[in-house]
Amino acid sequence: MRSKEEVVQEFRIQSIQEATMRVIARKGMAAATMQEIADEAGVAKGTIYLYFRDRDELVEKTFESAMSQLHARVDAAIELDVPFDQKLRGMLGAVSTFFRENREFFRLYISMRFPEGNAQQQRRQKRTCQPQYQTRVQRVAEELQQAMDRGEIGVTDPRRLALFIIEGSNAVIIDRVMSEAPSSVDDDVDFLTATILGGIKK
Amino acid sequence: MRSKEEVVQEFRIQSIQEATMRVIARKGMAAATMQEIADEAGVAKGTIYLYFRDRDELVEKTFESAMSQLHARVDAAIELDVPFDQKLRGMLGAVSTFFRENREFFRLYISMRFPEGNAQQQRRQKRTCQPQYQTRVQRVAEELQQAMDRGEIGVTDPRRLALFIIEGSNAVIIDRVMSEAPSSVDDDVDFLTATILGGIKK
DNA sequence: TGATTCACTGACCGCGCGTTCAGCGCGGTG
DNA sequence: CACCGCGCTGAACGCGCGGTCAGTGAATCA
Repeated sequence: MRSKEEVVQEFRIQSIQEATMRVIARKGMAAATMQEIADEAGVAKGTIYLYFRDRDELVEKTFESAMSQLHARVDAAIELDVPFDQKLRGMLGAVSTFFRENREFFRLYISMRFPEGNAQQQRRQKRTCQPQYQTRVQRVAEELQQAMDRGEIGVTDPRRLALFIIEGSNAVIIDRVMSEAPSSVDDDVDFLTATILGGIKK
Repeated sequence: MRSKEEVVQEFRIQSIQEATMRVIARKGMAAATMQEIADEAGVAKGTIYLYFRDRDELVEKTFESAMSQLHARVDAAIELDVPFDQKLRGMLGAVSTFFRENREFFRLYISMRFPEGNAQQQRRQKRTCQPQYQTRVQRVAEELQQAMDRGEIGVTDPRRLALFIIEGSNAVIIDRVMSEAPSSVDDDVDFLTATILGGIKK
């Protein structure tokens, strides 16, 4: 198996995963059927099973490959050696642009937060998907900790603060993405950085 | 139909709804079957259909009755004639205690944010459940607007701010409720009020 | 006490889903 | 040209679900 076959296979996998995201975005996680995903990808239902063991694996892999892109961008923004408020801006900008470019992903993102199904499925999802969130929360929490150590921000529980910032921002960003308003990324980022850093009290 | 029959009926409805919340909390929305809900409630599957037309109505009514309790508490806190920061504290406290007393509800709460299923089901859910969120966001946004008018807080888009506050807080509260940590309500409320009002910058 | 009602039951039905696999056609091979 | 290998197909299968309804028995009535 070299170049050509690999390229074709790569392409198949990618278009099936993209179809998966689109259908989940449209119908929701539970109502997204293999048939509709196959139709959306322009292949037969059986073809999907040549590349993914079962539905669970398809969803899991789809989630992971999109999520690792998000992580890569956020990490790139975080790793720059700049003052904290610029890091925050960078991070929020990365998340915001990512969700704008991958409108179909947010629905899958939300669905994977809490594992569904029988105990076995839940254990599996917990093993594979929860870490993706936990590492994101963890990375942000570490960054906050460092900023606290440097005296750039006040001292509190960094994990709790990370949760608050991530989910608060997500809500604002996703609300934008869901509505058809073609608003700018900068607009949201400005709002969020200002609110997070300075609070709302006059 | 008078007192006794009505009381029994009321009781049935309530225990079926509570069972619904527990099963959804355990298995997730999609994997919660009528059979398991019936078992959990200690009735036969058919009995549920004496009180609810179908699964959709069961879930919808269950959601609505829990949600109206949450609304009532938040409204009570908001309507007091006190300065804004006390209102904020009251609201966050109400949400926090509610989710602590109704641990099983949070999963249903999350599931209903985004409608699933075919176009018709989605339309129905949008009609019945989305307003519940929208009114909550709206109420908070109005309160923020008034605080802005009075000069208690800085001026921004109140709706966006409401979203940020509600979802950020929810994430912190739900994270606590999901873990087994028996932490105090006050702890979270203190953290959230301080962060929202004053921001994190030193 | 026999008749009547009615809330409740759970075996049953049909549907729609995920999953399978025998077969198809096409590009390469001798 | 006949043959083969193989990526792909989609009809078919079985299962598990939501929903049904004939039957049951306890409470009530006459």
